[in-house]
Amino acid sequence: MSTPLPELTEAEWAIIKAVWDLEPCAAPSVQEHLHPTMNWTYSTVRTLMDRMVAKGLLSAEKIRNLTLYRAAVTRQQAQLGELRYALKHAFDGALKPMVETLLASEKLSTADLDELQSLIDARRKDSARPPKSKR
Amino acid sequence: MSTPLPELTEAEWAIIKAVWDLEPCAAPSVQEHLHPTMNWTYSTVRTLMDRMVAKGLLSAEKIRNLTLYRAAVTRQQAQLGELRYALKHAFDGALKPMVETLLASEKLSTADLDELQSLIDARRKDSARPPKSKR
DNA sequence: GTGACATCTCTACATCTGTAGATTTACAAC
DNA sequence: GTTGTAAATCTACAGATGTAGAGATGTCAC
Repeated sequence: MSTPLPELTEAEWAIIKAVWDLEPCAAPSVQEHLHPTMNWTYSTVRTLMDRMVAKGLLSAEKIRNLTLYRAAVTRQQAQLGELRYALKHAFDGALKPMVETLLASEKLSTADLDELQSLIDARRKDSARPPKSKR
Repeated sequence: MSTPLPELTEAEWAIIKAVWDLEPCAAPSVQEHLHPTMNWTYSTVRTLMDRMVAKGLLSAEKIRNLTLYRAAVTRQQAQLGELRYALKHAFDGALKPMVETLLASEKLSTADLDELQSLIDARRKDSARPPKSKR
């Protein structure tokens, strides 16, 4: 069992996205990268990143006086964590109402619907043929 | 623009679900209702509820020495708030990857897929016929 | 080795969140 | 009116989060 799926705060999302883009990377790069959007000082970014290391969201490797950071969770894991949180709390684990709400609330083009359609079709095929080597 | 969609913490989800079930209701009822699951004392529940009133998640009405609480956001709004948070941060607003991840990660029966299927079909019909009265 | 600059470390502080004890107040029953 | 009980108020505190300044340290260029 993997680490339980993570839940990220808004600030953490901003950081980890930058890290995904830049890794391996040092804190100053991340700060610069985010500066236009977030306007955070180096200290702020650094503090956030170190706390994220403590939480296991990032990993840090010290090279001379440089600290290189990397993401310790994949985008998939982080995304899933967020979805699970919503699914569990807002929808009591029921997937269908969740998708239903999603479909009802978002503006979708016919093309979007087609895409969703094919996702479902693909899924259907998958479960028809029991997966040989998965993961 | 309605109040921006709310984001609830885990504790707040527990409370508001109880309130949706019981409203209008007093804090002690909520405490009892949640006691089996959460094991919170009256003080805890009360503090949470009053903070939620301050945030506009609940409303309170004082009747003699009784405080009656009601939900100030609907289940829909709260659900949507959660979804939007995930959509915005984890998926940068892109719905399709979100649904994709959802479909990929959850165990779905063929029946589930059928239901999703019909949700999409329904949706498709909606957008096929150009809406007369637009909201 | 002296500066200039990059980077890091430490410390701080306000706010929010989870949790709850202690004290007071209101009411109902005798 | 005294007492018991339900409900409320007040206060507190630890940990998480957002935010950042001040000072220390390493490094390269002369």
